[in-house]
Amino acid sequence: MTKKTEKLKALADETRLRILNLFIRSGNSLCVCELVDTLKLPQYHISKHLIVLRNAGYFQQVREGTWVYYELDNSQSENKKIFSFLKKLLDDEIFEKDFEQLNRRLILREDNKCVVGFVDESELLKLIKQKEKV
Amino acid sequence: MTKKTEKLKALADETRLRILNLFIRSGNSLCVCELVDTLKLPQYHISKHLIVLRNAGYFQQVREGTWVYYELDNSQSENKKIFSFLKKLLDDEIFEKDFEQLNRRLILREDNKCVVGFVDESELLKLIKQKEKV
DNA sequence: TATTTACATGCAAAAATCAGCATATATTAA
DNA sequence: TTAATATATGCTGATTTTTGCATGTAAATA
Repeated sequence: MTKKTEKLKALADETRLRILNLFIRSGNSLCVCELVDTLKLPQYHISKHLIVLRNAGYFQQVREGTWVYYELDNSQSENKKIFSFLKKLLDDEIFEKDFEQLNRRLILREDNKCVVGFVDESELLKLIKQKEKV
Repeated sequence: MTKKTEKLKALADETRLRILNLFIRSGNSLCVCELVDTLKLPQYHISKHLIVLRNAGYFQQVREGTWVYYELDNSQSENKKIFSFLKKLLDDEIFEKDFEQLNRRLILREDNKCVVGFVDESELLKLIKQKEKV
């Protein structure tokens, strides 16, 4: 099986497309807890899909303390083609909504770094309000 | 699951990529026996993959006598994006070789229509030589 | 050192996919 | 109407993928 087939196989899952969509739209490194809170799926679920994507060569991983950031690997020429393709393709409502939800979660960052762990929706609201006061 | 996820799932198989590659490179309608001879895979194998691709909305089917021609459906906007993406992506040797093999098989056409059924490699050579004489 | 937090992973069941074979269908031609 | 040809499909087992849960690991902090 060619490397490209492997790469396309990794795209054959809606959760993985939702994950890639977040990275492509935001252009940011994102940590696992931010993805979990955004997509509202179990942590092990997100982790496993991230590893599938990393094994297909889409991601690099950077650990910072207990946090692990994933970032798109733009050094591979096929990746560039695939990311710009997905950027055009993934315009459905679900992908837009996911991105909005991510942006709400990223409000909690400080110096563009994740400083909280897992937060559910009600806690997120609370923390955002606190931020606004300051 | 979104329609686009379904479409990407259909790309998660090397045989299906090889089939799409032939249509994208040739820009032609192709009949099942031409695909079978080109890819040298069992007829039921090709047929099943064609049906997966058709169900994902990539193909239209036209029957002409006992022959069934498949052709890319360019009316869907996602398809256009996907085909132009694949055209750039699928540049590996296997995809080039497949296309060369298809072109040899298409020599047997008359008025751009398939006029023979399944032919194996040795028969193909024979028929091509006959053509050259005429 | 013990505990907490973020993330990864081993295992088992469930689900989806794939390959192989036989056979069915549709059309043509004899 | 029978036979032949091109294509589709039903069924089976094999393989892969996905999910769910429990637990493991690494780093930070108390």
